Amino acid sequence: MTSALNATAASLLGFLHHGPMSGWDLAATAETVIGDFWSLTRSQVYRELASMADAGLVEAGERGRRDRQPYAITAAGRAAFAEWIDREPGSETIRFPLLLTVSFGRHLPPERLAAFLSAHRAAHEQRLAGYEQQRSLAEASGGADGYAMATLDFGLAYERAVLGWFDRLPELMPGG
Amino acid sequence: MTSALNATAASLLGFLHHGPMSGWDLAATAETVIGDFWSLTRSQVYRELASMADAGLVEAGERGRRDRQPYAITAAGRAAFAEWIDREPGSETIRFPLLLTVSFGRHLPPERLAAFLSAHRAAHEQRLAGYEQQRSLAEASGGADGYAMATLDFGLAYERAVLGWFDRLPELMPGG
DNA sequence: GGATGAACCTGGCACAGTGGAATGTCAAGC
DNA sequence: GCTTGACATTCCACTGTGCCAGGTTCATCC
Repeated sequence: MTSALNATAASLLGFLHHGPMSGWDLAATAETVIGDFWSLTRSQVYRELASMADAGLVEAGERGRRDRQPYAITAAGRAAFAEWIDREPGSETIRFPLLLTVSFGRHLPPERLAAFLSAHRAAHEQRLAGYEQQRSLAEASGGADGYAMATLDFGLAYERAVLGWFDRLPELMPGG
Repeated sequence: MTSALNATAASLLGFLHHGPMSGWDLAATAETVIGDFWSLTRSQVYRELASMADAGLVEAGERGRRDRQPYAITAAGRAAFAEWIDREPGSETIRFPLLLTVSFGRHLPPERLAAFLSAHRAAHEQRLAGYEQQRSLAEASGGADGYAMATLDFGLAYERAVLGWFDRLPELMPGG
């Protein structure tokens, strides 16, 4: 009967374990905490909150400043979350437009493709630097959450793999 | 005016450069060629074909065996594809449910989490093996397409990074 | 040759997810 | 008081997903 929570809704419930939050705050929290491997938009947050409120998994509190509408998790919400996290997680999906471009690379002048690649490489370097800084901060502050470190380490490993791939590309591709 | 093709439609046009194909063939081709980094479903293929036919980017030919409906790319279609591939590709999105589970790992008994992790590790080993086999085949048959090798190499690098992450996890997580 | 079943091929439908536009609310500074 | 901009919510058009119904061809077995 607890109609199978989706991962986005479940994550919101996860964050609400820390106390009531508004849709805005939830969206911001999600962006920083799980945004690197689970994208969601504000629209989606509000929709999930509304439908979870209907289902009794969260409760809307009094509107505060600026129409801010806090939501609190209910007992039913905790139960639904517990049920969700106990289920086998599905496998990941990646959508990588740059690989499409590479895949159809024969239809593009090599310099153009090279320009795209170098722009993306720079962006990934940036992201790696960001992750490394996060890790330094976490290690310095000592109170490192192991679970957060695990996901952060995934980000590091991923970005390093991507950069390594960029570096091998010239040998793999025509016109390299 | 050529109303900004989406990546899925553009990919279909890309495949149609090789000659007329039916929706079925396009879906199958897409699955094997770009399926690892750009998912699409048959329904979507038929819908995009219909709308591209409306827009004059493809032309439906005579129905053949088994009601098979071939589509051919038109001059306008080639132009639209050229325009699409010349645009800066967006950045990738990853949706990784397992990382959500890890992220909320405190709400799960360690053995349960460990079980999920080992199941997923096995699946990734399988995928890596598959990619390695593909590469062997491509190298053996000699006629390796550089662009295809580049995307294949990405898959290899990604899976190796993921496996490495799995192996480091015990040191990173509580109860490891 | 008729029945059976499997693979092939197209399409419809309902619903979930996405991202950006539009709108509204409030605090702070000039 | 007026503007500016951050905060907060909602709407909408489009894209993506999964499931299913229906028709076609082919091989196989009796």
